[in-house]
Amino acid sequence: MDAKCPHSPEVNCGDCRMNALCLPLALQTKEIVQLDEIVQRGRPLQKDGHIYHAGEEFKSVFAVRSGSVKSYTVTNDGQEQVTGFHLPGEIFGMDGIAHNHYTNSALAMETAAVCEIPFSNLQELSIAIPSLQRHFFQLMSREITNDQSLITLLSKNTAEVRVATLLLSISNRNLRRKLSGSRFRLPMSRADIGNYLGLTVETVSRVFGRFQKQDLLLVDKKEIEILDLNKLRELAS
Amino acid sequence: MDAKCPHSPEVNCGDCRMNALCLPLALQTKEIVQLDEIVQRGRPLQKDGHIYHAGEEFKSVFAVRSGSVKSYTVTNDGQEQVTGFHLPGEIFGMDGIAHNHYTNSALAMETAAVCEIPFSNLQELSIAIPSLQRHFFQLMSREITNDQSLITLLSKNTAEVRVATLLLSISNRNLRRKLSGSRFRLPMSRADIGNYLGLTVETVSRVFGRFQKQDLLLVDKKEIEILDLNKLRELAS
DNA sequence: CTCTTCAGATGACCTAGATCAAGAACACCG
DNA sequence: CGGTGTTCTTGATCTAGGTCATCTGAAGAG
Repeated sequence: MDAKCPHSPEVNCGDCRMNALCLPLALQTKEIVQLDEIVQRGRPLQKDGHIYHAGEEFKSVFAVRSGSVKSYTVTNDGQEQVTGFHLPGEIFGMDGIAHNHYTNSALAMETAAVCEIPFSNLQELSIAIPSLQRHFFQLMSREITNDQSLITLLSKNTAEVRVATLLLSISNRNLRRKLSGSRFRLPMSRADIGNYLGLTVETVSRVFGRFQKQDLLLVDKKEIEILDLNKLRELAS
Repeated sequence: MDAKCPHSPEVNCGDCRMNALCLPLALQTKEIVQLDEIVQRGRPLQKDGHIYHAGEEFKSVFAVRSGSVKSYTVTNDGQEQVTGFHLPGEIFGMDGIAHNHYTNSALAMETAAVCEIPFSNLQELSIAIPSLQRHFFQLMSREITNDQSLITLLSKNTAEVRVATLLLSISNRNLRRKLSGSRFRLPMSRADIGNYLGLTVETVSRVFGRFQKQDLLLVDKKEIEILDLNKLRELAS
């Protein structure tokens, strides 16, 4: 596999396109080398390939290098609950720290590559590099605040606001990666969107329909074009 | 104020009744003394007194010593969203780490006392005491998994399941504190419960009513007695 | 002790989104 | 190619819980 392939394992943290968003964010060049030594770059995952399953022993946190990943749990009555979507440069797996076992499962929503960061090494390195400790605390705290905004979204807002908010979130995360914030491909199915937002597939579909009729969006299967970003922002308020 | 008063500031971590649940959990006696040196014990707060406001600079995390505390945000359209209830021995304020400002406000739901732990000191001490670092990572991770179960609760469950789950959560947290898991006083109003669970006051009230009719509960204003713990667990499934 | 206020309960109605049912548009595959 | 699951869309109904309106009772103020 050519080193230019986005899923190639042959890129270290120092050269990775994501290093301005990912763990190396707060580090000096010399420190990035240290981090690089503990990071394990796995081979690319196929669509629907699992990174870990709920209940497995917690060993590592992960960073998305390419593609996209979803986290989900299975409720005691057997239904799936999607708890997050992870795009390149984002860290996931931190839910496992609490009980030494992952509480979520994680799988690739399309061909994807992830970096594995063994947590015990990360903890040691965090003692040697205080800014890494700080950064990791911040990452976990951000996860908390994100989850709390989702709680607010779910408990107070209509289907339209929920969908608009998700679209804006993806748009913003694309912008952080220097990609288009107005034209992009949704990596997840309608069912995943509905599950994540506490809605049925049918409702998601209808909301997309209504947004198109209002000339807010152009939807072609998973390809999205946001036609009126301001109005969409206003709607999500 | 007498040292036996539950809100008294004159108890150090080593003697505090909560030290088996709280930050000292993972520490040796000698290390508890070090922790004790950075902990600031404030004077008791009145009902509705704020510990911090959303937007203020993040300086410290807090532990509840006595009484109870709620966290909430105000949405951009001005309504309150309760994001958590904190009972003695529990840590709150970790949402502020991400952006160096608190995203929630925190206030005492009744007369309460809290311990303030300046975060910069805690970070330094975490480098000297790796088990403290580990424990704090775990606390943050637990917050993440708790928020995620609330997300699941809100997006997949009926009003009855939500209320039952909250009652069980409070019951369990009381048990951890060696208090009764079947008879207790709710520290929060019906409005707070509804807000937290994404329901209206009326619905909460009706659910309490139905639970009483089914002989699951005995409700007298804020005093709760759980009559059939098993059936309640089953309901919350 | 009376007046006011505010938390809670209860009843009558109404709507957003679930559920059910049916088609349409793909993608995958022999 | 045609066949066979999927995923997505669209329409017709149903319902849990929201809204609104009223009542009760306890707490606090003077």
